[in-house]
Amino acid sequence: MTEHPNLMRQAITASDRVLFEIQRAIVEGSIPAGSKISEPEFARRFNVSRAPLREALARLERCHLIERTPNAGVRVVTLTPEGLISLYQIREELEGLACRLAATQMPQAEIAELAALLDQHLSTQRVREGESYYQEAGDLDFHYRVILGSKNPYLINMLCDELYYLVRMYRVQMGMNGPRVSRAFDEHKAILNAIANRDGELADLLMRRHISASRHNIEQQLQAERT
Amino acid sequence: MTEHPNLMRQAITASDRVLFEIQRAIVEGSIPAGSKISEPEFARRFNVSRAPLREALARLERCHLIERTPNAGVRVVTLTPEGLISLYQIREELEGLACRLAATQMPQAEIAELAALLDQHLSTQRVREGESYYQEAGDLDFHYRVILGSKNPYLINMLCDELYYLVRMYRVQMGMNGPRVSRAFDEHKAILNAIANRDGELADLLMRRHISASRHNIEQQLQAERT
DNA sequence: ATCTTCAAATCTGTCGACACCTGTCGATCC
DNA sequence: GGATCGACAGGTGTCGACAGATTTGAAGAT
Repeated sequence: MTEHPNLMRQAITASDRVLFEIQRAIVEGSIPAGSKISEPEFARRFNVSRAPLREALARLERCHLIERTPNAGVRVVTLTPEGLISLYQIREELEGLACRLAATQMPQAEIAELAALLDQHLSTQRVREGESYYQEAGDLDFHYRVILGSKNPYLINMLCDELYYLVRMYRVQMGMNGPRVSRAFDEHKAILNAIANRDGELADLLMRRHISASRHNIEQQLQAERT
Repeated sequence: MTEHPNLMRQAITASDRVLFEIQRAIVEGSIPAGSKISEPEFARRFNVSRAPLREALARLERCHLIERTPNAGVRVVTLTPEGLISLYQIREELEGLACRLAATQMPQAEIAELAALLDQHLSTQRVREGESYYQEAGDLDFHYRVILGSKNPYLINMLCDELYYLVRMYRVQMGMNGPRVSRAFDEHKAILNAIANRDGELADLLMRRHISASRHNIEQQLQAERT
C-alpha cells in the first residue's frame, strides 16, 4: 500500500531493486513492449535468483506493465489506442474524485507546498522550453501530490502504485510533445486554485477536462504517427 | 487481468487453490481480521510449500485483504469505518463509469442475460426472504455483470479482482440486513432499464445513488453496533 | 517493580534443484 | 505435399534449506 515512487523509493530488498530496474526499463522502452520475459534469463541479468525476480514480476503485473499466462510465461504489455482510452477513462474519474477529496482533505501547509512546486515548475519550464522534463516528471508529480492529498488510501494505491507507471509508459513511448506544456501548467494552476478555495466540485471538473485534453493530445499524436 | 471469480474460478495451480481458500476464509472471517499470518504455519496448514503460499499472499495483497510490512510479516486487514467510506467513494465513481460504458458497450444479448439474472434473483428473493443469499451473491453478481459489460479491462480488473473481495468482506463481517433487499432489487432493475435504453448518464446516476444508499445502510448498521 | 539488555526462537527473504508443462522441430504416415 | 505424432529443449511451478532480520522472553540492573 505504501510505495510512493519518485519520493521515497529506496530498495530495501533485492526484489525491490529488481522491480525498480525492470519497471524503469519497461517504461522507457529498453525492454520492448510486447517482448517476452524469460525468468532464468532475467534472473541472471540482474544477479538474483528466480524467487525475488518472480516477486518483482508479480508486482509488475499489479502495475499492468506485464501479463502472465499460467504455465506459459510473461510478456511486456503492448500499447494500443484502446488501452490508452480505457486507461484515461479511469484516470478522469479517479483523479476527479481525488481533486474533490483533496479540496476538503489537504491541510493548508500541503497546499502551500503544492503551490511552491508549481512555481518551481514554472521556472524550470521557462528555462528548458520544449524539453520533455515537464511532461515526464513535473506534470505527473503535480497529479501525484493531488492524489496524495485526497487521503484515500485505496485511491492513492490505485493511481500512484498501479496506474502511474503505465501512464508514464504511454507518455514516454508515444513520444512527448511541445505546445501543450504551457497550457497544462495553466490548468494545473487553476486546479490548485480551486483546491485552495476548497471548491471540490470545480477542482473535479477542471481535472477531468485537464485529463481529457491530455488524452486528446496523445490520441492526435498517435494518429499523426499512423500516417 | 482475467480471474473473474464466481464464474470461472477453477484453480489451475497450487497457489490458485491456496489463494481461493485463504481468500474465502478471510472474507468469511474464519481467519480473523487483524490477525497475523505466519508463512510456515499456513504452508503446513494448506499442504504446500512456502513458494506458492507467498504467491497467494502477493495476490491477496492486491485484493487489499492483507498488508505486508517488509521483513516483518503479513497481517489480515482490519475493517474500519474510514476504510469503508474510502472504499465506497471509489466504488461510486468506478461503478458509475462502468454503467455509463455498459450502456454503450453491452450487446443486446448480454443485456438480455442480465435481465434474466434479475428475474432469477426476484424468485430466489421471494422464496428465501430474509436470508442473506441475495445480498451476498446476487447483489454483487449484478454489479459484477455490469462491470464486465463496460468492456474496460482496467476497470474490470480493479473492481472485480482488486476491490470485489474487500467489499464482500465488509458486507459479510458487518452482518447483512433485511429491509434493503427489495429496494436494492428495484434499484438494480432501474439501472438495467437505463442501460437497456442506452441511457448512460441515467445509469451512472442511478448506480451512484444505489451505492451511496448501500454505504449509508452499512454505516447505520455499524453505528448501531457501536451502541 | 520497572526498565534495560541480551540471547533464543521464529520468521522473512533468498537460493539452488527438481517435476511437470508448453511449444518446437523433425520424422513418419496418409 | 500436407498433416499427425513423438521426442527434445526450454520454461514455469514447486520444493526444501540457509542467512539475515525481527520479535519474544528471560535475566540482570536500577
